[in-house]
Amino acid sequence: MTIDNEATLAARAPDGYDPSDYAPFAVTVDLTVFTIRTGRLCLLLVQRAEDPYARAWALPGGFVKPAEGIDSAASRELLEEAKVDVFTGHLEQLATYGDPDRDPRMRVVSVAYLAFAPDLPDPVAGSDAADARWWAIDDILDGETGVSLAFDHQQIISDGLERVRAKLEYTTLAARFVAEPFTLGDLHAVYTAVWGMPVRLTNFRRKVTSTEGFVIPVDGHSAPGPAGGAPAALYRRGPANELHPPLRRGER
Amino acid sequence: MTIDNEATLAARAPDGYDPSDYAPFAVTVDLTVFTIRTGRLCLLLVQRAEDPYARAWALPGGFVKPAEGIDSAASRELLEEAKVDVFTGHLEQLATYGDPDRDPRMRVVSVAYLAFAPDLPDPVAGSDAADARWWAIDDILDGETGVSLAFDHQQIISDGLERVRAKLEYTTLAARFVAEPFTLGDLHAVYTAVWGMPVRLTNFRRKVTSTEGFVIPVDGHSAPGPAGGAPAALYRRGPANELHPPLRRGER
DNA sequence: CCAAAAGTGTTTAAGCTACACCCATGA
DNA sequence: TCATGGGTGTAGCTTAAACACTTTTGG
Repeated sequence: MTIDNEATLAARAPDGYDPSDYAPFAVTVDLTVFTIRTGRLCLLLVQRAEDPYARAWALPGGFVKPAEGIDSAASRELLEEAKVDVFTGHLEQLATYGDPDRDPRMRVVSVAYLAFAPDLPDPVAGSDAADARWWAIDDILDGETGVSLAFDHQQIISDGLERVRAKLEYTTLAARFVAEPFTLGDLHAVYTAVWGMPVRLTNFRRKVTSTEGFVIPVDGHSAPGPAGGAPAALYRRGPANELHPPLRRGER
Repeated sequence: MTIDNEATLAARAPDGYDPSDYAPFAVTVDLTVFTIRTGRLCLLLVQRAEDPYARAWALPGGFVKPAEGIDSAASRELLEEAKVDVFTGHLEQLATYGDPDRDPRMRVVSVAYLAFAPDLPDPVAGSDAADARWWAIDDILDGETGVSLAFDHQQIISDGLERVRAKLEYTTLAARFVAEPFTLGDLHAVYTAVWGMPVRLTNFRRKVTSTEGFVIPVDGHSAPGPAGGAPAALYRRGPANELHPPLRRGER
């Protein structure tokens, strides 16, 4: 085999790989971090300071470091950008995006992640960002609101959103959106925010409490809201991860 | 920003990216191609000819080419290695694996895909492979059969297997495992092979035929088996992709 | 007392399970 | 006529949907 001095990778590949077969790629992680704020499903975006896509909004993320695993890179970015650790929230791989022209500068493959977090304070813009803030998902997708998105991030967000919606059906991950302890009303608000509206509260309550390990009662009661109402029982997250049978969203 | 002459990527990055932030990666696709042969769930593996892991079995796959999208690379490999086109079978992203030490030679990020195919002829080994064949999934995972797997492919296979099993519950993808036209008995055999056994045939039939768009009756009847039995009605795949409510495997 | 939110009971419809039974074919 | 596989009918159970109703709090 021949050595191509122009490519670091080729110089490092000892055997079995023909350098003419491949080019080096940059690998990044992009995060779709979802949370609920004032009853709306929100996503964390950062505003780009530099070209390409200067002033456009983009998913938080960054390069995977040379000695770092991809999942580790994602949790690092999650902690840096949203101050969320993996234990209070939830982090999973979403999909990988690698069209040759998704970044005009060079060949970049991005591994997208999906993260859920309980309500968080406003983020601070990082060094390479002009701004950072939570956007309501409706405002992002409406197009009218003036959120212009960088790269293929519109596609990633749309895939992430569909995944969140689906995950609430057959997992207990909705509980990752609320801080402990929480009421069944809080949990119900997560479903209505993520799905858009329906979900009969009365049957929802029965479903949640009858699913072993979804929520665990804790002592005490919530304070009633400003307009009154009975104090609600408090719960924390249980050990169950799956929901059998699933909680269906009203779209059939 | 400075230019690092040792890295092709860095030399190409015009703005906004600091070359000290990242290293170049090789990007590959690996395929978990599943099919049913003689009533058993099988997976396509190739035997490696070169070190590392010479003589060990590995998932078919290869490098993503410089001007090629990742999904395109996967369909190209699927066609090359298994002679399956995306239209008769099914191809979707599984997950991305990128631990720093998963390949001892260099930093490789692999995007794994999941593919389903109807029964296929025996594969032929490619140029860089010593052998290629279908393995029953039980024999691969048993450990006793002597199938030693390269890289982290044991993990990828295990993730792929779990995904196939789950997908049969809530999608109509089982029909991608059978050639058209097929009988309900053929389809039932897919479920028992993938899940391990149960599935009540009598209720299974009702579920499949009552799900709008799962299967479409075609004219004609199958020839009975060697030991007799009635001729079975024939079907082709319908347009539906999802199964609501799902077909549960007996594990609750 | 009224509005708002928490929580319970009950009726009805739908879906799934299990099992019995009949039909068509080849040996 | 028997074994084998295809296919239907039906009773009974479990679950989910819909809606009525009670309780607790703040104004």
